[in-house]
Amino acid sequence: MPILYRIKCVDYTLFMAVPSVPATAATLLEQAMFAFVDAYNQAWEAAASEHGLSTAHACVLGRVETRRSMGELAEELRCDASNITQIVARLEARELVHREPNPEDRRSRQIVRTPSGDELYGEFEQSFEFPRAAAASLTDAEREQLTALLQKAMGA
Amino acid sequence: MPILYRIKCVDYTLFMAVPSVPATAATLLEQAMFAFVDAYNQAWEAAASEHGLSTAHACVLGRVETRRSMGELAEELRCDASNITQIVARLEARELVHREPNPEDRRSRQIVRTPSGDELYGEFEQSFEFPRAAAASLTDAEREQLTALLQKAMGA
DNA sequence: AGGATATGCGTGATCCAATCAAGTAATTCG
DNA sequence: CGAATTACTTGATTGGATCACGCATATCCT
Repeated sequence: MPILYRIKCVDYTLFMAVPSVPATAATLLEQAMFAFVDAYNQAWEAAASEHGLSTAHACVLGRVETRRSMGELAEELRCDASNITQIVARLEARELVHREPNPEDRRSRQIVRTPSGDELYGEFEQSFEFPRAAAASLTDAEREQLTALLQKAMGA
Repeated sequence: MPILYRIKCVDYTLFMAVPSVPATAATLLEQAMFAFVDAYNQAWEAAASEHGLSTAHACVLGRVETRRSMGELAEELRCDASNITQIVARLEARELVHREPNPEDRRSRQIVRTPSGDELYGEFEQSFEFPRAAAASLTDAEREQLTALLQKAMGA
């Protein structure tokens, strides 16, 4: 199973301000969390745009590494199906994906990446170095710690 | 100084897929990082929309807790100045912010929140619980660890 | 001082993403 | 078979983002 990166509108670069408060352990952590999320979002967006992809296009292109229907895409990406129609149409116009009929349900379409879509997406992935670089800058023990702490922080 | 949350287009909810790889410590960490960033982005967006704010509006509203010029906003939010013009105009129409002349430079405008902008933004902040909740679910020692690990992972 | 240049902001055009309402075709259910 | 449901598309509309351009004000330079 692929890891699925969420990008809901990472086109923006706007910010939210949180009031200044004394630098307790909790608020220092909140600052660090924001800085991390921000860096991650920015890296993701930059990698997409380097390859002429909008964040939306990069998301869809990533999803269709394995064959998917429009409806699956819409559900996974939490957006309206007609939005997917539009995005897939643009990707198809660039010959990055292909819309195939589904023999088992003729209402449905199977979306797959074309070879050139594979290639472009591969390059895009290469240039999205942030998570790899982040992991690489830690020791093995630290990686395990960070993984556990992130999960605990999310309430997992 | 406030913490400034980046939101560049957190309107989207699309995803990027990363190829499946053996579950090494590094890739488990990459999954956890993504899950965390995703949860953070989603929470941020949900909090904004609960209060009738787009992510863009919430960002700007947050920034103008202290008086700011259009140009400062554009720079901080890494977007075109004319985008700020548009967003501030909408916030002003809702009487959440106010555009004041700058006596020291008559080309420039000072943007400030109105009382009702303060109120709305306060409520919004309350409902953006994610970072607080995340911090709260850890012990003091874990908070310090996580802060340090995030900083190290970012290469700080 | 006074003209060239730079700065701060606004306007209009255009594009993309997102949603909604409505429609078509195919499937499923009774 | 007919009604309801599902899968997707189309068209309209909104908002965010950028760009090209323009206006007013400031600054810089002899």
